[in-house]
Amino acid sequence: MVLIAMRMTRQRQQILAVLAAKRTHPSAEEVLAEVRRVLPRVSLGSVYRNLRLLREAGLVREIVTSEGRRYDAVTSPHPHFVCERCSRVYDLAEPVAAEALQQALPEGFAVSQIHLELRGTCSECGSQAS
Amino acid sequence: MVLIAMRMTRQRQQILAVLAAKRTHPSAEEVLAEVRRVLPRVSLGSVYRNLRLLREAGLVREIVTSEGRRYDAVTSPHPHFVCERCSRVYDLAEPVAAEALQQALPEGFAVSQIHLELRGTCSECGSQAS
DNA sequence: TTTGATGCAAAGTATTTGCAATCGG
DNA sequence: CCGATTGCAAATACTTTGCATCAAA
Repeated sequence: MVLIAMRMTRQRQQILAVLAAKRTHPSAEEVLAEVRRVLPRVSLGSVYRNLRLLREAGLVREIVTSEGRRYDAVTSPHPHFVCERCSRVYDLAEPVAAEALQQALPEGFAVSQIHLELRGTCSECGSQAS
Repeated sequence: MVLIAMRMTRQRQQILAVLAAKRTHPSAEEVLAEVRRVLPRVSLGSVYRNLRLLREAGLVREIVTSEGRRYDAVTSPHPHFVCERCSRVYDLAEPVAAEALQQALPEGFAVSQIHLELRGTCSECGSQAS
């Protein structure tokens, strides 16, 4: 268990609330917009600072996609689906045998995280070609 | 088969040569440095332009990691291992059943690409904790 | 009260783009 | 030749940081 000295400011509280409520994996800008509905004076800098701190504390997960960085209230490790049309990020159930992947690695490699990202077209956008 | 009108300029040729030779998944800056050993006047803009065009033509693969974008001469789809200490990107053999993952998706989702990225510590960096 | 956190603006990175000159086919 | 491509520099993101002020505990 890791203890981190962190004041529960209203900004931080609200950022966590936004991530817990929105399950759409918002970008930093989107988090800012949501937080500002409650705390209109919040700055983008504070959002970035807090997202970083919360990530380092393990309370938030950062997902790097071709569309930029997205944030997720951490629940359990799970893969994502990124829609190439609307850029939405969906959570998927965990179909990957993490242990099997570890087995597949060469000697001397240790896995700490697995990022599985599927890309394609989501059901909202229709699965037909453009 | 997709045909793309693309002149084989010396810059483009050299970028492809660099990616084919270096199997270390260089960043755009690293590609620039390598290309300049042969063509000293190449600009960073041209490297970015070409990497994008070559990616769109399917000749180059772009890998987005927390450490930034890396480029790979496309061979076959394969997962990567990113070392969290030295940032090296390794190719892994394909242990993932792509079809199985497609099966696991909800109705209406179509997969076009799979990005599997393992993160951890590589054998060069030793697998002990820091 | 103490010190971490904030808002703001400026500074960094990373990537893209406008344009006249150049070069490949 | 003609138009795609280049080098260069300026323009855009996107993210981090310095600093005086503010507020959580």
